[in-house]
This record gives sequence, C-alpha cells and structure tokens, in this order.
Amino acid sequence: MSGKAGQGRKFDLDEALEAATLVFWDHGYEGTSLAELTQAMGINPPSLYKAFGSKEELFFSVVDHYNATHGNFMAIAFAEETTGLTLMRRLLLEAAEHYASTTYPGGCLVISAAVTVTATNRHVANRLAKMRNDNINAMAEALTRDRDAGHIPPDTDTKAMAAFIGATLQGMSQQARDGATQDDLKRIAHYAITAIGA
Amino acid sequence: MSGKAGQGRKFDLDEALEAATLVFWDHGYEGTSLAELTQAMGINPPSLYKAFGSKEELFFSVVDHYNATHGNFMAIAFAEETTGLTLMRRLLLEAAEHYASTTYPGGCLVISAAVTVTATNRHVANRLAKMRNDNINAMAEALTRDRDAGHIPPDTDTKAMAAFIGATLQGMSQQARDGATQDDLKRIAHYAITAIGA
DNA sequence: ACATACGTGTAGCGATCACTACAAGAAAGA
DNA sequence: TCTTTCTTGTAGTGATCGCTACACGTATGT
Repeated sequence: MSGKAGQGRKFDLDEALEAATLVFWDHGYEGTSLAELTQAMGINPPSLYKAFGSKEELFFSVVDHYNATHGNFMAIAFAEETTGLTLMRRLLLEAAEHYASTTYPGGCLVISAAVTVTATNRHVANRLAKMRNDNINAMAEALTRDRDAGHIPPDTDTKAMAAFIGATLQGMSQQARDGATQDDLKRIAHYAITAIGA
Repeated sequence: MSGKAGQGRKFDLDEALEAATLVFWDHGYEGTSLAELTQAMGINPPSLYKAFGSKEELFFSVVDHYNATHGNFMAIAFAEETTGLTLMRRLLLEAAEHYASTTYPGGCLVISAAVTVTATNRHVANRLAKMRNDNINAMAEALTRDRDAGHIPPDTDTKAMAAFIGATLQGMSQQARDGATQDDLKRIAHYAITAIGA
C-alpha cells in the first residue's frame, strides 16, 4: 500500500519551474504565452497542467520559487540584520547587484511582472501589489524597532521612511530593465542610504 | 478644388483620444483590447483604424496626448524652473499630486503602460523606456547647469543624482498604483528632496 | 505475466485577439 | 439632381489565446 502505480513524472519539477521563472521574469504574467512556457520548460501542455494546475497557479508557484532563490537575498537580509538602518542599507546595495545582473532578466519579478493587466486578471496584479506593500510594512516595522531602541530620532516617520526606500527599490528595478548597470544602481542606492543616514 | 467631398468624421478626435488614454493608462498597452478601446471611444473598429492607423499608432498618439495634457506638468516645470534643484523639488511634489489623483488612473502612463510585454511588442516597451531615460538625461543636464553655476558642489555626480530622482518618481508611480495616497507620496518626495538638498 | 494506474503526446476545443472587406449612407461639388 | 468622395456599421478574417479529451505508452504492484 505504500508506492503508487503508474508511469511517474518524466521531467524535473524544479528545472521546469526555473525555466518558467526566467520567461515570466522577462515577459511578465500576461506577456508570457503557454506556447512559450511549454517550449522553455521542454514539456507539453497536459504535463504542465497536471503538474501546476493552470497558468495562474504556475505563475504563483514561480513567484514562490523566485522568492526562495533569485530573490531570497531580501529574506536573508531581514533575518540577519539586527537594526533597521543596516537592513535598509543592505537591501539597497544587494538589490543594485541583483537587479542589474547580466546573467538574468533585469529588475525584480515581483515588481515588474504584473504592473498593467487585462481587467480579468486584475487580481493577479493585486496579489503582487500586496506582496510589495507587505514588504514595505516589514521594513517599517524594522525601522520602528530602531526608533523604539533610540537608534533613530523619536519623531521619525518610519512608515514614510520605509515607503521611500521601497520606492527607491522599485525605481531601481525599472531602471535596471531600462538598461542601467550595477554601478548606476549603486549610485542611486547610495543617495537613498545617505538620505536616511544609514 | 479647395474642399473635399465625402461624409466627414462623425466623432471628435480629441474626445476619442482622451477616452483611449484613460483605458491605456489603466490597463496598459497589451492589457487593453480593441473591443475595450472601441467601446470607450464610442466608435467601431473601422473608424478607429481610419483615424489612427493601428493599435500601436493609436497608443503613441495617446502617449503624445498624455504628455500634452495630464503629464504636461513635467514639461511646464522644465520650462519655468530656473535651477536644477528647484526643478527636482517641483517635479517630485507635483508628481505626488498627479500620480495619486483620485479622478484618474494611478501613476504615470509612460512609466507603467508597457513594463513587461510579449516578445513581438518589445519595441513598444523600448520606446517608452527611451522616453524615461531621455527624461532622466534632461534632469541631469539641468543639474549640470547648476553645478557649472556653482549652486551645488563641483564634485556632484549630476547623472547619478538625476537617476536617483528618476527612480524615486518611478517608485512613486508604482506605489500610487498600489494604493498610496497623495500624502504618502509627498512624504516620499520630501525624503528625496532632503537627500539632494533641494 | 497480468492488471492497474499514471503521465504523455497529439490534436483540437471555444473564445478572443488585432484587423479588414464590403456595402450602405451621408455630405460636398457640379 | 446627379456624381463623387469619404466615413460608417455589419460581419467576418486568420491567428493565437488558455486549456483539455482521449488514446497511447510506460511504469509499478501482485
């Protein structure tokens, strides 16, 4: 009663997920067709649907995969940095390297993959927007802990400061897609770092 | 030999262009279908193609219309402000008002309408990217004039400063689409203003 | 060896995409 | 009035969209 009968999957789930990630990262959610996905993943539509459910479910599996791999520098920084200011500094500088990497699509998948969408797919864009806002809120909380600990002035608007850093990161992502180099982004990052005294 | 025979156009070009602008602004280039456009414009496909050529040509007519109307606060600020720093300050504060206006779609059409696109429409995204980069270069030139006039330190990296303001504006545009209010954006703007000493 | 269970490839589903052929209708010139 | 010239609405074009029915093949369990 332990094992299951049947043919068993013929392709590697993680490899297929990574291939789909690169396509979605480059062309966005609606800009990527199933034909493109199946070709990049090396499988046919029925295999894709069997393994991932639908284009939308595959996309959010891709988002999870992205957050756990290419985008995990964010979560690692959140876990390792002990103060809000050093966290902001590290996020900005590491984003500059990742967003303008020459071996992967430019920018951040969560920031760019579903900015404008068809009316029927608005909920997909909304879900990514919530992830962006959640990230800003997490930055604000880290800065609030700094404030409570006396590391930054007690009248600091930590929500506004986090939104400012978030805006800078989002702008860096777009400029990476627009052709900016890692050096270009680092110079932007340093302006933001100086602005908040980090 | 002066006048021309024929029926003459039955709809107003500018009204149709404005209606198309609101749809493209909201859903982006590829997220907007011809059915949506014709319904919003109150005309049928043949009239649209007769007047504007194609979906792509209509879109760039819309971009021109946008720059001449909703987005003209940028060109006006460029023309009226006498120093680079006051120009940056004005762009940031006015963008905060425009991007989070409650009577129009959020953000800036040039920034958000074609971030990720199908492979066949990459040239559309590239054209908007060039407009964004041209805008940053124009900001850099204004700041370089400031530097040459001695208003800002002689070792100022004006290109980097302009890229930083451009990134802030682009981030503000996305956060407006993500639900930020005019107040939220103004607080972001003030961080950037303080950062460059404007 | 046999039966069972699963994934896979082929081939095509209805819906929607951007776009257009065509004829009817309406205004201007003679 | 009659002809010319232009725009308009109807109705569709081929192509592509996301998705799936179904038979085949291949593996496992007994």
